Amino acid sequence: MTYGKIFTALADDTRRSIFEDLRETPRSVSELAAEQTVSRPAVSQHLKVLQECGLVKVKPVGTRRLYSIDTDGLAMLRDYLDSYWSDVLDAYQREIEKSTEGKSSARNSSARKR
Amino acid sequence: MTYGKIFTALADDTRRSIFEDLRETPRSVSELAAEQTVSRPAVSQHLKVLQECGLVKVKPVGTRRLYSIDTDGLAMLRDYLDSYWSDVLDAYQREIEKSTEGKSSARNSSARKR
DNA sequence: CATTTTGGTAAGTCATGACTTACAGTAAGC
DNA sequence: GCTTACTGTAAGTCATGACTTACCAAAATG
Repeated sequence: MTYGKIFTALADDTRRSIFEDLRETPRSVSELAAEQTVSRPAVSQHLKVLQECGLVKVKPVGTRRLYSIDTDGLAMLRDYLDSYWSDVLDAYQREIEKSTEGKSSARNSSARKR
Repeated sequence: MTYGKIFTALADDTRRSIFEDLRETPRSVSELAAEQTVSRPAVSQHLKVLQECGLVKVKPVGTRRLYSIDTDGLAMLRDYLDSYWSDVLDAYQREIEKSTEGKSSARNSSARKR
């Protein structure tokens, strides 16, 4: 259920663009807005959404507010995907073994480099 | 850009529920619809969306159509996240080192078990 | 303290998309 | 061939949410 908010947040092009602007370094709202085609209030609204699902966090500095990536949201997303991979690979490995009964030798296609 | 379609697909609760029903084994449209609260045509429409972004694939069997997870979409999502993690962790590690200059010893918080 | 900079919020508009029911097509069973 | 599953598509409705402009609050700056 909480995954839904994260996926929804990253589904919007503008919002994902803002999020990606924070890859390198924290930025203020105005700085972020300068990179976008939409108005500054729009960026503010997007940041609110990103913050509410743990993808972004704020730190007030004077009159400015520095936004940065919150790894909590990314971690949730990563865990969701990881569990998916193991489930799917397990299940489909069984399907494959069932349908290729006795053929050649097993290929380990589930290996993941890192 | 193509990430957007994947995130959009998984943003919808019903669609994500359908997608998760395919974790264990391929299923027909009717089977999937039986698990959902919405109508069968709605499920068909959702499957179309999931298919268009590489999250699901079909295999006709008689009059039925067996849907199953397409790992292509999952792989794209995984790669997106992975690149994000490395970028973010690198960048923010530098920020941390800059602001905690000379304090105690470095903690390796970026380790990832697998 | 007045002004400026910065940014969040309110209200209203408009497009998108998640449903529904009705319909059309294709493969199996008799 | 005719009927019976099983499914995709068309058309229309309705809620959501991504924008806009206008406004308000708070910290720096002179």
